[in-house]
Amino acid sequence: MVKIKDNENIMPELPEVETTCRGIEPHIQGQKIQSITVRETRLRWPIETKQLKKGLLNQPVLEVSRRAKYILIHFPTGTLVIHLGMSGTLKILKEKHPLLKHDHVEFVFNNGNIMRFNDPRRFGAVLFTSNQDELMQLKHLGPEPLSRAFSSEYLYTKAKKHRIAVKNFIMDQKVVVGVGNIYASESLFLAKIHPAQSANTVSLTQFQHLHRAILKVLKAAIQKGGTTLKDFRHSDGKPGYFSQELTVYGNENSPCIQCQTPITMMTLGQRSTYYCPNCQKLT
DNA sequence: ACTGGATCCTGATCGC
DNA sequence: TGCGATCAGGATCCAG
Repeated sequence: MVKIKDNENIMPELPEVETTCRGIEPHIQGQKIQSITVRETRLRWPIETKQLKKGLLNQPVLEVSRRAKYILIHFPTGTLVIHLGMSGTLKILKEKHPLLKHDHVEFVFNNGNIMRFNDPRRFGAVLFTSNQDELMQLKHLGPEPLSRAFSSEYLYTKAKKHRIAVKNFIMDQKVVVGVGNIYASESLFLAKIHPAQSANTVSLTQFQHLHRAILKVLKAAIQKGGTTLKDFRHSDGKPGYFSQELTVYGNENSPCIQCQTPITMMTLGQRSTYYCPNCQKLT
């Protein structure tokens, strides 16, 4: 049984990133970066400290947005791109606090606010680009799940070329962004599709169910983040899901909420995958 | 053109 | 009690 502690140690999936964006924006918008301190450069990609300072010092934040699971902080000179990876957090402090272990990067704004990036596993990233459209990490991403470009027809057409398991298919960032391991299992359960079914054998009807399920799961989680958003100030922002709301993920051997059949765990693409063998049959 | 596997990392947990 | 082994996961990279 995988344990996901309520409201802590949250793995950032798209809704968590969305909540972080909304949480930090009001504290930094319009503010200029006064100083940047990089204490650890070894993240997913090495931090280029000089480039970061050259591009960002004394520049005002225009706005904060999100693309896939990347947080985009826009400046007149370019974009600060932050990925939380597996274990990253981005927090706003109103005053100086003692440094925590894994506080790798710190931005100080001219209103005194401090933005700290903390990431124990260092799967995250902090990048600066003067041209967002050219950034390798953003260039080949698929559509946003909450955009019109993401539809059942799109999935059906795209899947024709792919024989991989449908779960791996929807987790592929070139297919659609922001569907992580947890929400992939949850969505497939809602859509009653076996996670190992080959993507190219999934019918249009099944993709309609899956499309609807992904939206439902993501929107519910974003709303949940939204409800904790009012508490997102200083360092106490802890948006996220609660383990009791996950219907299959982490629930191996627990009865399916639909039919009481024990939930099964299998490995797909090196990732743990949970499903109900009765509700989700190969077709 | 696709696909599966290796890879980065630390903290929590487990077995001895 | 303490230690080493194992596992978890996002997303890219690479070989077949």
